[in-house]
Amino acid sequence: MTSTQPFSPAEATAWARLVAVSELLPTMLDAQLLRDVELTHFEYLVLSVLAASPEQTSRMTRLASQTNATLPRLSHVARRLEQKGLLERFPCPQDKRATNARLTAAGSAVLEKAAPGHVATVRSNVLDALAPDELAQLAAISASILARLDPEGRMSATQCHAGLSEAAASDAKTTPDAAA
Amino acid sequence: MTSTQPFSPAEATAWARLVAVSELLPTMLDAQLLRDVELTHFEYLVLSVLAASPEQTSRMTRLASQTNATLPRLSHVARRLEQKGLLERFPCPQDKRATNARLTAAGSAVLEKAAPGHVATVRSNVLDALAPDELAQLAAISASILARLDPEGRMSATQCHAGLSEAAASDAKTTPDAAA
DNA sequence: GCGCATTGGTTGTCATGACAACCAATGTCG
DNA sequence: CGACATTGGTTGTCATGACAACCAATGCGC
Repeated sequence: MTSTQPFSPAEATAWARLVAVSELLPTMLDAQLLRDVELTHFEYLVLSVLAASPEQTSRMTRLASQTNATLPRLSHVARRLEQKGLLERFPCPQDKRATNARLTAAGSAVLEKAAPGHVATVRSNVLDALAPDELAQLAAISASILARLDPEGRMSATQCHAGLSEAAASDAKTTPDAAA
Repeated sequence: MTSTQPFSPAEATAWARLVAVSELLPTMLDAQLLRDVELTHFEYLVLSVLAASPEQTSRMTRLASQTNATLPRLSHVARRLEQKGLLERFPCPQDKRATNARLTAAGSAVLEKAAPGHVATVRSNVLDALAPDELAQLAAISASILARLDPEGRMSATQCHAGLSEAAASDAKTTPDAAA
């Protein structure tokens, strides 16, 4: 059973640093993207995931999972992005309860414009700081923590970061979730 | 020089998981503390750092550094905590520009009440998921990333997490920062 | 084919974070 | 000692996240 005893020095150190990282990292990501393309990191993530989806389209619920977000949060953000013309929403033909979100041409353009700066920021602030074996350790450790934070795996953090890995931005010409 | 080429699969995986963790972790911490003691994780951190400070007192600027926060942010939070009676602010005698924040008895009480649940949450969601060597890896990796995110080391994340490690909550009877 | 629980989304309200503007006190240079 | 830059904090404004309430569509039981 989990104890409530104070942390050991090793635990306290690791925990304090992790807290600091998860405080500073989102701030830095938001700052860079807001400065360069007036987009939140979360908004950027939403667009990225869409870009890597079949037909650049995804249902709100699935999109929420893939971006580690709640549905209300995604709904608000989708409205803003829609007002900016970066994505469009339309009812899902197969399930009239559902809504599909699709990336627009303008959205693709913004994404292309934003990607280099974002990637550079991530590299210079995070990836470049790590040796190859540390990269693997980070992936493993994060996976273990995620298994606790999200036992059901609702948040598909296990998957690749859409639009950012080499494989993305290519084909993918199957139907969206018509079969769902 | 940092490249803007897309991430390799290994990079994309590690990055996606880190993003997911830094999205989900703060949410979980806030949820638990708000539910149990009506405190934000950041508020809890502020009180914890104060508890471990000499005379349970610290200057606003230093407190901001120790909690990875900007001064305006701390200022707002300090006001709220003061209204709740958990801390008090008073002008620093040595430097009339400066303000000292001091933990009140009520603040100590809340902290004591909150600590077990918070520690248990951190253990069950994070620390328990890691093997001893992973704990050390996490500390090292986080330190490397922090060195990039905060080159000047303004945020004292290197230090122990006040009030949570065994050493804290004890003596510390030197004067605050009178000598500063 | 009529209730009722469930799923899928949206909206409203409130609290919080970022950023800029501002004020007060200090130090410094001539 | 008088202008100016710097340090230390606070306040105002605006955008964003959490949570609860709500509505629409579906499916299930009988």
